[in-house]
Amino acid sequence: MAETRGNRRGEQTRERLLDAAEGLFAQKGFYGVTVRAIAREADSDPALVTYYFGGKRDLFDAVLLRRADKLNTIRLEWLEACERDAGPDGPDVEDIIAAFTGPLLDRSANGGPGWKAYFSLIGQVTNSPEWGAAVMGKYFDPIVRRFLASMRRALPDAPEEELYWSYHFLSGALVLTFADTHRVDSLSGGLCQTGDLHALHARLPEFVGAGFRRLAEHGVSDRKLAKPETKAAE
Amino acid sequence: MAETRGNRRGEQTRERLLDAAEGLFAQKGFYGVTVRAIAREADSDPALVTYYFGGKRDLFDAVLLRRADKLNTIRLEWLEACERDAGPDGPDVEDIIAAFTGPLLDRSANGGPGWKAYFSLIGQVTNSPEWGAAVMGKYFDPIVRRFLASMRRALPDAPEEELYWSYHFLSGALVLTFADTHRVDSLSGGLCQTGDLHALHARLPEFVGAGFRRLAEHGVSDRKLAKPETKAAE
DNA sequence: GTCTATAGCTTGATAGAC
DNA sequence: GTCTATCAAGCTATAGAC
Repeated sequence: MAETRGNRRGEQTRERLLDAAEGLFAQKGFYGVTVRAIAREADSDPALVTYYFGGKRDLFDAVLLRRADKLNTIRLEWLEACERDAGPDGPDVEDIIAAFTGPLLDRSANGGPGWKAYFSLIGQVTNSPEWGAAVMGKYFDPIVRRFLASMRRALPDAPEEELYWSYHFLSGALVLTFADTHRVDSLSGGLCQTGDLHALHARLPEFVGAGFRRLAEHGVSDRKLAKPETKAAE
Repeated sequence: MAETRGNRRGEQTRERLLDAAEGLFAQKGFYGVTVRAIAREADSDPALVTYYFGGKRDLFDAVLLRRADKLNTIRLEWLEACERDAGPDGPDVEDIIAAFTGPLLDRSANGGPGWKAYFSLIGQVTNSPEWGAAVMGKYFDPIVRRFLASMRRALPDAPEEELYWSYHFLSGALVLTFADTHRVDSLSGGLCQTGDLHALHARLPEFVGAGFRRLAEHGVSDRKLAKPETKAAE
């Protein structure tokens, strides 16, 4: 990442603004944070947001973009390593999932507060009707398609539809993990902790892998959406 | 819900404000919506937000609270019906999950735009560090504990820890579904659609049920969080 | 119950000195 | 590159007429 970008001091300021924005957006979302608050947190000035990025919205995009490339590079490496190291039958379902989610959990656990905040932000953006599809699609569609291709080889009899729905569930489980809301902490009385990424890395591929296999093999249930006995309140 | 609340006209205005707030908060979050916008959408007046609710934040709480009680009543009914209708061994894992998620998917699919927006809002609040644990815990902890108790009976050998983690994954998959971001639509080229709650009801209990069983029976994998070959970028 | 008017701030953005 | 000063617009909340 050694592209010469003009002045040294300016580059540092730019990065400080990105760091501050990342942390604050992760806490309160796009509208919950002011340019002034970001500048204050970065020991900088509101006018410099315009200078470096153009405006608040552009800063938001820059925050999302900054780590997306690195991330996709690493994820591709993991997926390729996973396939290279597998036997002639290819990697199994759980290994592919671990290769897809591992780099994220690893960075979130060991990458420092910036990465942690970044993933928390991703967790919120993913669940937002306003940004969700557009932002996530823009940055992460290629790696998701790569993941699904691997999965298609591991589960050759799975209907296409089931792979997409399974990915949907995987995605939800993953991003709630990132959001790091500590809900499971209080629910379990401290037995489980949202921030324990090692515990999650040991469980998420197994849990989700079992789901993928079930939908791929047994197909869909015939559960109907109707109340068991419709005499509810209202 | 026939409790006499003063004037008829006033009650209608109050409800219109709640409806408008529900829809707008679901789209852009708490900070992304102004009291003026809510009043305009409700064909009402900003001052009436203060009059009826006290302030913007109180209106937000009122929106979340309004449907929470009804919801918990119905969910409890489904869970009890599910246990009543089961054989002597009790209901199986998938039925319990369907009883837990069914009322939500049913309302989201058939309850009209208000319920749809409500669940979208829940999807965002759940993934927000600012509101997540506090709000969800306040309104939904009891029903979640009830659900976990049923699950404990269906999976008597499951370690406590695994039940909580499994619930965490279930919760993530469920709320991403509600958020209704249409991500899976574009990813699958239209083959799957976020809004197709029937498709989801037929799959989510199977997918998640397989995960619960896997963690309960086989326990945890020994996957370590470490890059397969650490020569990534940076 | 409703709405007008407005107080008192804060917002994102920018012009221009340094 | 940085920062001060400032703008117009928009914000929540409220007092008080109807």
